[in-house]
Amino acid sequence: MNGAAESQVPLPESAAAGAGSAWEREVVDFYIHLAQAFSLPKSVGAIFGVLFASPRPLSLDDIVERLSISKGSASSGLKLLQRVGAVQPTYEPGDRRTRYVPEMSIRRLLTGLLQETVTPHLRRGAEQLESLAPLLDEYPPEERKVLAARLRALNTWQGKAKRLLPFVLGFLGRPLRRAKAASESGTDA
Amino acid sequence: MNGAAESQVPLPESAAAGAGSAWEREVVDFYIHLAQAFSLPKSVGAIFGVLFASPRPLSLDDIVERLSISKGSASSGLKLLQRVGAVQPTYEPGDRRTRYVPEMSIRRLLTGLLQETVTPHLRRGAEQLESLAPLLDEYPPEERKVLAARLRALNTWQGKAKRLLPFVLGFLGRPLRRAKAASESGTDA
DNA sequence: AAGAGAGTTCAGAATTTTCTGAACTTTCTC
DNA sequence: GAGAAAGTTCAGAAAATTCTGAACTCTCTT
Repeated sequence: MNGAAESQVPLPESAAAGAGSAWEREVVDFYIHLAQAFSLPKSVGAIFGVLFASPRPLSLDDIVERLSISKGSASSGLKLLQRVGAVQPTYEPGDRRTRYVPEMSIRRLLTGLLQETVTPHLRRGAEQLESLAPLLDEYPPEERKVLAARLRALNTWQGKAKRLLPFVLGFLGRPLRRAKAASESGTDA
Repeated sequence: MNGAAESQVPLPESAAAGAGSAWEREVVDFYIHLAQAFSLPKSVGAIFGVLFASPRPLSLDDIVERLSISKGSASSGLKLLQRVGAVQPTYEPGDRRTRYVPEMSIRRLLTGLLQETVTPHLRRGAEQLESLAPLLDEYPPEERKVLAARLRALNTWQGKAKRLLPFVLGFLGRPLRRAKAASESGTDA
């Protein structure tokens, strides 16, 4: 695949714990499943996982190597993750390659994800609802009554959906009550 | 069967407003898009839409006819919708075919949907997390510190996710404050 | 008990999504 | 400026998902 290892250095990190470690495999596996719960491509979950599993930022080539995926996949996966704010690029002076760190705040993670996937669809729907009421005029009164109630329900849903996101984000922003102190240190916004 | 059905009645509803009406098309279109926001098959959205658009319960064959999809699609789509509680079968005495009505409570809709899609994945994740901590022993202290913090964050997320669903459902259960009275009538649980 | 109606199942077709690999752009180094 | 390193893009391949249609089961009717 890639023109690997010019020198004979076997592995870039401590052999037991670096790339390909059990820890890395498990974490990657975990995020692959999580990604599928959100119907995102497996590769996207894997990329986030490998970043999450690494104590140091990784470059695109690191990711390609560790996951054995193509540069194309890695590039577009990273682009998606950046767009939803799930990873951030870091630029170290004197290094040409961009390295990436995973976002650790669940609040920001969810915000970006929902913003990307659900919100645009909801927006579209809101406009459409306006134009629906007049179409009921064709129906006989009895049926129109039933359908008008449904249309009202639809508007109610729309209203609730709009208020739901801020509500959820508020919830995620608060610290867990009754959690052991250790669980909180600097891991969330 | 009831003797009325076999006669030569051209359409089961008033021609202008029944199957194929503008109202039906718009509603179906709306739910097709909504389905895609949840990454469900378009046909599933269309089936829910056609039920939502109809003032009376529809049978599998009604759906097949109005959406021009195969019986197989309709059958499995209905099955999925029933499983998540988005439609309910109705059995009228003296009629052999099952007819379906859409669920109108957004609370129940979302409960079922999340139960079906997200919850099993979260469950799976919880077990896996337990076994992760020991794998960090291989890492040098400096790196282990970073990764241990991430593992704690992961546990925090898990905890929040667990509490989030009931919280959301609570929100959806309450009536909208400051909404005009008309928006509320009997449309939600 | 034969036949019709209602609905399910599932193998393969059609469609959509995801991934690869090679060509390309841009930026840095010598 | 030539060459190399880093990263993007995109056409086509591969994989996954969804849909169809025909065969099948079950139940009710006569």
